[in-house]
Amino acid sequence: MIDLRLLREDPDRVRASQRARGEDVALVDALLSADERRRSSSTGFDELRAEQKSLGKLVGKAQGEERAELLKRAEQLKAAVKAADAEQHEAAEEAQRLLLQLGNIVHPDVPVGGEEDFVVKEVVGSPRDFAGEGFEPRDHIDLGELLGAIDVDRGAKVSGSRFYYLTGVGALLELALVNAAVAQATAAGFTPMLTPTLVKPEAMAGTGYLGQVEDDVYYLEKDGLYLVGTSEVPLAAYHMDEIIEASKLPLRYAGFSPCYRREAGSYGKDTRGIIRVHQFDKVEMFVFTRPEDAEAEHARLLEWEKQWLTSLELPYRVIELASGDLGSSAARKFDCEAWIPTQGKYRELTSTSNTTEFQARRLSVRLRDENGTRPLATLNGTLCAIPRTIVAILENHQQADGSVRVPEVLRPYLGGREVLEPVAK
RNA sequence: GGAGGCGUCGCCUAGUCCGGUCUAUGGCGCCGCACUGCUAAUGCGGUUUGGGCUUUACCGUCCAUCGAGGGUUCAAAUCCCUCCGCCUCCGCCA
Repeated sequence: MIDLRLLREDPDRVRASQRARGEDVALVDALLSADERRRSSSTGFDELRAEQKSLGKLVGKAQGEERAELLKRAEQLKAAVKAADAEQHEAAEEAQRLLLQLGNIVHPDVPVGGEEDFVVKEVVGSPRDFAGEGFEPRDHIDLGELLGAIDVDRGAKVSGSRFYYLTGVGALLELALVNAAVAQATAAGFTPMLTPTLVKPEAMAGTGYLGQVEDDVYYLEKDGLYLVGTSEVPLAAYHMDEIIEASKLPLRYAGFSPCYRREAGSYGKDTRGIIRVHQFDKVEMFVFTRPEDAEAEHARLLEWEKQWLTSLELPYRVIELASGDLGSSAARKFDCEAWIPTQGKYRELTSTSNTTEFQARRLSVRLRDENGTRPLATLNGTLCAIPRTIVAILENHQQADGSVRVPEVLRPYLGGREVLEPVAK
């Protein structure tokens, strides 16, 4: 959520942000009047309550007739205080309800527009010329089958569409990727974390995933728990309701966990293979920092993502997403997209968002410095989303005979193996 | 799943039986000041969090906050109910 004070002082800025997101601008005025009501009802309650308290003290001391007189007055106050309290609660809840619907303030440099209006910031490496090398590249499904690495048929048999097994070298490849990614993160000063994947509604809502993307979230009704779509959720909520000494910041965590996504509304998209699946593992970077350091940290997260993709020897590009494609928590977002040869296009592999104080306000995570307490900033970035990374590695590093060259960074984690060879059927 | 115990403003803790003097006690830690060759010790003061008003800083002031939410009462840390968390024991499972 944003700061109500900002809304009061500069509502035009909030309106402009909502407009850029393609979201409801009228919400701003509804919120302004709800806030007005909240403050006046709070004042009303405070005054009545103060009177009740001082009267109560007099009652305690008074005797006889004086006491009876005071009791009569106090009795009348009782109802008024109760009504004012109810009004105050209602007004506060209404303001809060509206406030939670408001997206984060879009960063001024973000290109305005929808999904197609992203800006390419950088292109790293170049796609291989398979025609020049004299063979037609196989897609990751064919390669996965040849290598005995991916089994989508049995994934569908056991769990349904968009599920899969990683088998043999496929399973080893995931473990190697996870180890290499965690090693990079640890070297950069991140604390490795294994997180819960079932979380309470507060954690889910606090991170901003119960708004327009709620349909994409698995929910266990019997237990009132949500399955997380990313370890960003348990990492963000890790410090929920805490005040952190500013001297301890930044706190950098590298979470590894399964991620669950219903992929509602994506019927027909990426139905083949493991590009878009209901369950996958991911190494995620998450940072708590001072608001004034957030932009620099965002740049660092992007650099770590680039370092990772470069070490995997993949051709990729960096794009900045447009305002309409940000998601409610993000003020600004960059994606790294790797080249997928058989699709002839770049596909998202990693994504990093600056969520400024938006999540911290919702989760009540604050910092304390010499000037007191205030919300801090949170940021997140993918280090390695396993299935898509496997797709990119198999397709980009394949050789004419169906074998796949192992990028050097992974070899220590694959027993020194330099090539993944097709297995006999 | 069953039984019992506990939850107080960073940590520990008094208060809860018997409602008003709680504007929540004391210690530790921390911050400031004083004193002091240095350090230490000592003394004095401060130290939950959130919201409102005062210009949104300072200062001041009011309200809320004793795990959370309801209730009883003129008045609740204190009495009643529901829920949550932690601990112990029993059962079941690993």
